[in-house]
Amino acid sequence: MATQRGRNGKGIGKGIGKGIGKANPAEDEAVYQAILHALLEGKLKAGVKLAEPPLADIFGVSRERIRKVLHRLGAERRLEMIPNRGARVPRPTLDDVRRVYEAHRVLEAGVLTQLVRHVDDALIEKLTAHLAEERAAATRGDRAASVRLSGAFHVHLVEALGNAELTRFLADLLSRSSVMVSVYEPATDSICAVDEHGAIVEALRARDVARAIAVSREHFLHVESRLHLDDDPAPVSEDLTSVFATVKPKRRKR
Amino acid sequence: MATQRGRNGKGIGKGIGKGIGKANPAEDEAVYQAILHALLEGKLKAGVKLAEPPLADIFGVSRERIRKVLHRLGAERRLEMIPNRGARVPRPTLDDVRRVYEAHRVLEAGVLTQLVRHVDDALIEKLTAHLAEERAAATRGDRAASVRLSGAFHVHLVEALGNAELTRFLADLLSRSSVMVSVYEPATDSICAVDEHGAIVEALRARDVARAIAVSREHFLHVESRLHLDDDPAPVSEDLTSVFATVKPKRRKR
DNA sequence: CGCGCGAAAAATGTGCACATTTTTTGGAGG
DNA sequence: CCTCCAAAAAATGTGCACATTTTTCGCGCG
Repeated sequence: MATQRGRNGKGIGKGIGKGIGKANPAEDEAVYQAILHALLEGKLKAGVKLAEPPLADIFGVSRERIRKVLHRLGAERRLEMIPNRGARVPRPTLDDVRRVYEAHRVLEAGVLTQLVRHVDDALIEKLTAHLAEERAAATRGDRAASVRLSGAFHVHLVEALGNAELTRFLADLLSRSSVMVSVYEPATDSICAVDEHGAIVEALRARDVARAIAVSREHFLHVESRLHLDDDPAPVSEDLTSVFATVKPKRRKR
Repeated sequence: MATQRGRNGKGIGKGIGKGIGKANPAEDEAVYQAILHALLEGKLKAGVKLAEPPLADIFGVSRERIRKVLHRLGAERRLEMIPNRGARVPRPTLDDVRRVYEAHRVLEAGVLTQLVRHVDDALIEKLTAHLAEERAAATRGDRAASVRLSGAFHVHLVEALGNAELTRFLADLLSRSSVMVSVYEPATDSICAVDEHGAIVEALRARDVARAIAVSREHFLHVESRLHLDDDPAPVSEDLTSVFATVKPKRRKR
C-alpha cells in the first residue's frame, strides 16, 4: 500500500524506469546503518516495535528490503525477533546489563595480562595522549565526548593486541551497553573516571599485571555500582517517523 | 480463514497437497541445523560453494528458504557471502587460525582470573570428573571423544562463571576453530593433552592465578605450535548431495 | 594449443501477490 | 464499566515470476 511502483507487465515498455529489479546493495546498507545508528544513539527506546510497513514507507524502499535488514539485526542480537510478531528493540534487564559489564571486565583482565608482554613506549604514549583528550573533554564539560572517549579507551587497549576477534567481541559488548544506558543511565558526569583510566596506564607502564587487573576490576565495579533500575516503564514514543526524521526518503506516502 | 484458496493462477499446479503458503519455522531451523552441523562436523570443506538451487533440491524446500538460512549463516560469519556470487565455506588462513587461538588464550586468562575468586569444591570436583572422562577416552583411543571432551573442558571453565556473553563468545571461537582443523589439522593424537588440563585444575585448586594463567598459556601455545599449513589446495569435492546424504528430503527431483 | 569473445545457461536478487498469523475493533451480555 | 468474542484490519511469512548478474560454453583467430 505504500510505495506502489508500476511494475510493468512482461516486456512492455520496460525501458523507462531505470530501476525495476535492480540490485542496489548500497541501499540495504544505508537502511541497515540508519537503524543501527538510531539504535546505538539511543533514539530507539527499549521495547519499541519496529513494524515493516511504516519503515518501508519512511525509507522509501520495499518491505522486503526492510525485512532483510530487520532479520539481520536480529541475527546480530541487536533486535528481538519474535516469529509472526515482528521486531522489537530489546528491553534488557538489570541482570543483562551486569552480565555485559562483567564480560567486559573479564575480557579486559585477559587483555591486560597479554598486553603487559607487548607494551612499549609507543603504546604508553598513545594511551597518555588519549588520557589528555579525556581530561580536556571532562574539564570543558563535554559529556557526549566524555562518554565516547571513555569507551574508546578500552577499545584502544584491546586494539593494541591486534586481534580482530577480540576487538570485535569488545565492540559487540560496547554497542550493547550503549543501548542499555538509555534504560539504566548512570546520569552522573563521566561514565569512566579519567583517573581510573590513568591508573591502568600507570600499571601498564610499570608492567605490573596484578595491579593493572586490580585497577581495571575496581574501575568496572565502580561503574557497575552506579547502575540503577529506572522502574519507570516509560511510555516509549512509538513514533518512528520522528526517530528517523533525518533520513531523506526517496518518496513518502502522505 | 482460508477465505480464498485458488492461488495457482498461472503456475502449473504441481504442489497440490496440503500446505501452500504455510508458515513452518521448524523447517527453517532444520535446514539451518543441518548445514551448521555439516559445517562443524567438517564435512563441508573450506572453499566449497553452497549454491541455492542444489540445496533447495536436496532439502526439498523452496529456494527462498535456503536463501534465508544461507544469509543467516553469513551474518554469523560462518559462511562467506559475496554479493551476486553466493555463499562459500570460508577458507581461513593460518593467521586466522592463530588469531582464534590467541583470542581463546586471552579470554581464558581473564576467565581464570575471575574464576579463582569463585572456585569451590563442587567446581573442582566437576572438573576432576571431566579429567577422568578425558583420560578414559584417551586410553581407549577414542579420538573423536577426545577432541570433543578437550573442547568441553574449556567450555566448563567459562560456564563456571555463569556469564552467557562469555560463554557465547567462547562457543563462537570453538566452533570456528573446529572448522579450521579440517584445513590445518594437527593430525596428532589428542588435541589437548589431558595433563595440561589437569595442571590448570591443580592451579585452580590452589587458588594460584598466576600459575593457572601460565599453564593455560603454555597449553595454548603448545597447541598452536602444532598447527601446520597443509599447502595442498585440496580438490574439494563439490558434491553437496553426499555431504547431506543423511537428510531425508520431502521430495527430490529425480 | 592457448586466448579472447560473444552467446547461452545457470545462479543470485527483488518486487509482488497472496496465505497465515496477530492485533484491533465493535458490540452484546453480564 | 468491564469482559468476552467474532469479524475486520493490519502485519508477518512465503512462493513465484521475473530482472540482473555471473559463469560456462562454443568457436574462430592468431
